[in-house]
Amino acid sequence: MQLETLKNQFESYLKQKGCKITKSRFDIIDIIARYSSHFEIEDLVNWITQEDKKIASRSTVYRTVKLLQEFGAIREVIKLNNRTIYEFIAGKPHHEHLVCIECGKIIEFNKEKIEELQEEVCKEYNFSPVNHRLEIFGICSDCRSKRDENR
Amino acid sequence: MQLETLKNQFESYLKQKGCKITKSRFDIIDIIARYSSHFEIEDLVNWITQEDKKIASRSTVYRTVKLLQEFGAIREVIKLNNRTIYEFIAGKPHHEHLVCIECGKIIEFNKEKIEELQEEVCKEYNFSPVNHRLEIFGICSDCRSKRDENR
DNA sequence: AAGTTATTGCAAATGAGACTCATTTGTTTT
DNA sequence: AAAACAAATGAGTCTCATTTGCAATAACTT
Repeated sequence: MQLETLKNQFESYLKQKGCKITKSRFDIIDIIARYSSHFEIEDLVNWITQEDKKIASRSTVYRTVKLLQEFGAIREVIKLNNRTIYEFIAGKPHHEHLVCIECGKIIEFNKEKIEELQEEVCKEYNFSPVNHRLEIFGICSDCRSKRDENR
Repeated sequence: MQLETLKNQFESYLKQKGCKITKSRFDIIDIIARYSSHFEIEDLVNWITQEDKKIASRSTVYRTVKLLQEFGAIREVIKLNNRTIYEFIAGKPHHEHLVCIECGKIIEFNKEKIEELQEEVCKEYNFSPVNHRLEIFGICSDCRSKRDENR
């Protein structure tokens, strides 16, 4: 299972950084993998308190999310109204998001051509990209239909 | 001067919305126009407290920023580490941003083709876009040179 | 196993932004 | 132009997400 691979890589990452290998850190990865691929920290905390065993406190969750982000297992994909939505990457190909401002639905898409054009732009400005985020906010087809019905 | 045009349009907007034409609101536009095209609300508050005349309180700044955003004179362009950077649009053509994570420099760019591809994606998913934001985070050429020097 | 160092949990601190409410100001009516 | 009404303002309070300090604990090192 590739989750194990991810954990092994994370372990190496931690060691090389001089960090310790703790149970909390790996349990949190499990929780993220078990639940949804898009989540907010508050969700994580809720899932964790649902589970019986004491996995980690809120502070640890925050600290671990930061670590996992540096490591590259998760990334911030949506920033809207002081909320941050993370995504568990786990080998998924890169993609961007459509966000429905009515129902909150998130649609993933990938346009290779957009990625290429971004590369081009970076070259033009002699800029070394580390990561990027494209969010398109709007109304999804379901919500639009519902709106139209109510006329 | 096009700033006047903007103000006139904003005035119409306010009237049509049943809002009042107040000095604060127009003074805040002046401040934004006078200082930088990219700013955070805290900057605005600082600039305002620097000026002698009492222009507006922190609350009014927050409220006016919201209004100007609805109106379309400014937009949220960068969301990074719980900070929100706004941009004064004032008739500028649409563009996206490269953000240096080292020095904070912001480079604007426009790639018409990227916009077109986004339109395409939205059509595919039958999604009605309202707005979008593309942020590319990385290291600018200046910061990279500095890094290289220190070797 | 003892010693060192990072991590954890808790509680308290922080910071952006929204909210409350008494007072002021802009607008409309008479 | 004064009165009447509604919206805007300022100052402070409140909320909520996130960060931090610290004492206790767990993970590595030798």
